[in-house]
Amino acid sequence: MPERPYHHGNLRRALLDAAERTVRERGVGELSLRELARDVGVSHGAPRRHFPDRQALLDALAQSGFERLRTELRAAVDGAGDAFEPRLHATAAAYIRFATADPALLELMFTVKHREGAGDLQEAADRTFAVMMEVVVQGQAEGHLEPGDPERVGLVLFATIQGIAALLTGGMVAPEQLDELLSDSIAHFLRGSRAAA
Amino acid sequence: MPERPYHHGNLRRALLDAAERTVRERGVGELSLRELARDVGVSHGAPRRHFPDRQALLDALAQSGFERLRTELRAAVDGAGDAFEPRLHATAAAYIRFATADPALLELMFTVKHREGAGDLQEAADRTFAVMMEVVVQGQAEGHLEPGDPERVGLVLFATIQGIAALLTGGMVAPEQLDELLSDSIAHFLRGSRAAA
DNA sequence: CCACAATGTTGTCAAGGACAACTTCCTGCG
DNA sequence: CGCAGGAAGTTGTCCTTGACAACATTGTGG
Repeated sequence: MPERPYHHGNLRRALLDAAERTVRERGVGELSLRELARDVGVSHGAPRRHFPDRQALLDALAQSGFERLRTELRAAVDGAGDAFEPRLHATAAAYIRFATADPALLELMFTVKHREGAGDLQEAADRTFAVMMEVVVQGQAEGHLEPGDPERVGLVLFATIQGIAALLTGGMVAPEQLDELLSDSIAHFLRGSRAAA
Repeated sequence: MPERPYHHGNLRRALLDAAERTVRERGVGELSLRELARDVGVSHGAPRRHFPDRQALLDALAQSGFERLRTELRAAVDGAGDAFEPRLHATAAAYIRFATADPALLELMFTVKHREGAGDLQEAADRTFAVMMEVVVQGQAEGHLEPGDPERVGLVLFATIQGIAALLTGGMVAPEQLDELLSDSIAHFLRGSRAAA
């Protein structure tokens, strides 16, 4: 039962977890590799084996963020029955839940995604948004949404959802108002879609 | 004609301008007080007279960002004639123009706004959004938007606009697609509103 | 069982933020 | 005037951090 084995076992994961926590609580700007190393009980040079530099850590953080978001969206879709509207609502709510629980992480995910050489990240992001697109396609198939390129319809929807999240994390809307705003927005969106369909 | 007068004249403004430039080109994370001082031709201790610490500089940047955004929105509204729809379109476009020309600044503005002790910032933000609310109120008065609390209607609208901006700066939408997406979204929004009005 | 790769550690450098002591300039007031 | 006091800048220092290199430890496949 070594008090501190030379090899940590899974330092990479431990660093990412600690980093995610710091980002959530104090923002990306406060993230320090050395402090992370201290938190995890390892020397200041150790993280370098897993993340060549700070940016690499941030990239990995974004990557794991997309993966987590994807599984949460997946769970929301799958847990909301087969009907379109409940699914749409559940998916939007799940996205917003993630966005408000971890605003700095989401921001990081977007910031980092469209840097060049972020192929892996782009893929992870695509896989994530594919979950939302499924719902859009279903909506079109069932005639709740206007037909045509799902991308185009999806963007309008996604803009709305992302915007709601931004209002929340920007403090322009109190969490208590969320349900109302989300329902308003979805109803609004569907009215706009049906009129065109 | 002093080559370098001891007193700069308007160091505060100069620092803010240089900072805004750096933020635009390299992001908030890259902003260094010392580098700023060098850029402006002043010693590393000088900025402290105007900004006690880095955060104070960021706060001031956000503040001046809100002021600039407000004048741009104002100009858009005033320059778009009296009819509601063109006004709405012009306002949204102006917001999005700002958001995409200076994504990091906008992000900073929102991040910093809902920190405690940001009363001044909150006010500046309110003044900015008041411009958009004017347009909403007009839309309601003329029957283009559903009646009721303008805040509530405005939020749905603003969420959409902010969301479009997020999609652009997140690289999910190419600038060429902007016009189409914006028109789609506004049309969509108005259809949803009229159906309820 | 041992060479080699993977993982950690220690030491160092340069850069930046915060702070204090000191200097230069300007302004108002006698 | 002229000079006291404050505003604006400068210099020097401390501490933290990111990046890097040289070295130490461990675990593993031949």
